[in-house]
Amino acid sequence: MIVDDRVLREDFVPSEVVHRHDEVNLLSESLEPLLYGRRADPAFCFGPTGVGKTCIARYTLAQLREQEPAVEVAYVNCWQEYTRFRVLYSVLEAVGRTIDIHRSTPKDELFGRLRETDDRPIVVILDEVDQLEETAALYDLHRLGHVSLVLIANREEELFASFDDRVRSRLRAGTRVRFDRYGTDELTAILAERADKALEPGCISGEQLRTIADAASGDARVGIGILRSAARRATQQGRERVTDDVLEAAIPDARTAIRRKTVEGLIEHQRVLYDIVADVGEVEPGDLYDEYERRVDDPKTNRTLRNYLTKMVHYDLIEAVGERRGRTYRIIDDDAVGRE
DNA sequence: CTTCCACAGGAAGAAGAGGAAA
DNA sequence: TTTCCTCTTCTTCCTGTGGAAG
Repeated sequence: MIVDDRVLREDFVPSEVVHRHDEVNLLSESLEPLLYGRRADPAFCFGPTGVGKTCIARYTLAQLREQEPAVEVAYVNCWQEYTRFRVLYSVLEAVGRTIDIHRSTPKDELFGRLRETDDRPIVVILDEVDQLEETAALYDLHRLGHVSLVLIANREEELFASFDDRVRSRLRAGTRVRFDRYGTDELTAILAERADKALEPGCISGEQLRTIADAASGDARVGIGILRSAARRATQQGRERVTDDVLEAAIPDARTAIRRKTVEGLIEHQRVLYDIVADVGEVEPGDLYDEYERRVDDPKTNRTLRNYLTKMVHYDLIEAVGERRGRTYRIIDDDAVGRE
């Protein structure tokens, strides 16, 4: 039933975009200087999750490279690469200059190395850039004359609030590309496009695609996840096509699958914390720490737990309600996911 | 109103890891 | 091998805030 599995993966970049032509045009316009051997001003993509920011950025740069193959593109996801070192390293890796660089190479040397690679222009896409903990990396990259930046984040105000003054003033100029949530029709069209490429003809109906689009409430990532999971389930059960009950079962899958993946990425102590919050549902910090110490042999300190918790809040695994005294942590309820 | 308490989160540095150089 | 270097992670210490208790 599944003809081409790659099309349903998260990092798939389609060769045609559906419903985002204005955004593509705006972004490629801002990158135009690169065609004339000049550097482009920083470009920003803002919008909630699952609206195609990453996809459009990659797509636009793929297009650019067709016109100007000398341009190197480095894609860095700041969820994983959140230190100055890791960002610089990822960029070097993307342009193939990481030979003889190891984890204790001084950051300044990484920067120096990057400065030497100015024979070709580099476009650095920093995805989820609001997760970056050391904005010095932005400052570094901006200082390099052959590096153009494409920054992807949820909200402009929050992003700029996290910058220090030096970075903020430098990045104030630049193109903003804003992405709105997909409507059900748009998302249905996107899903139809993917289903067409990924699945055998006729194994999912337009009505079913619409159901998926509806359940995903504007989030293409979730929508595609549901489609993928429905197709897999149907295949496992040896069906010719996606039936309505298979689809029904696949809908909750997609969101929990994303969460499960994140939980698996947690280290042991973080998972204990997560489990406690999951067990209790809602818990006050003091009780949480006590319970944690009860469950673990060799407990980390309080301060470390607080770091873990903020990280987990960032990951959208748990939610912190209230500030300071009287704050509680709780599991995010699925109904609340999807609104911003 | 003042003092106390619970909590968040910044800063600095100690500990540990692992590769390079000697 | 040992020593050195720098990274990351965790801890220690500390400040600020706002509700509760006195």
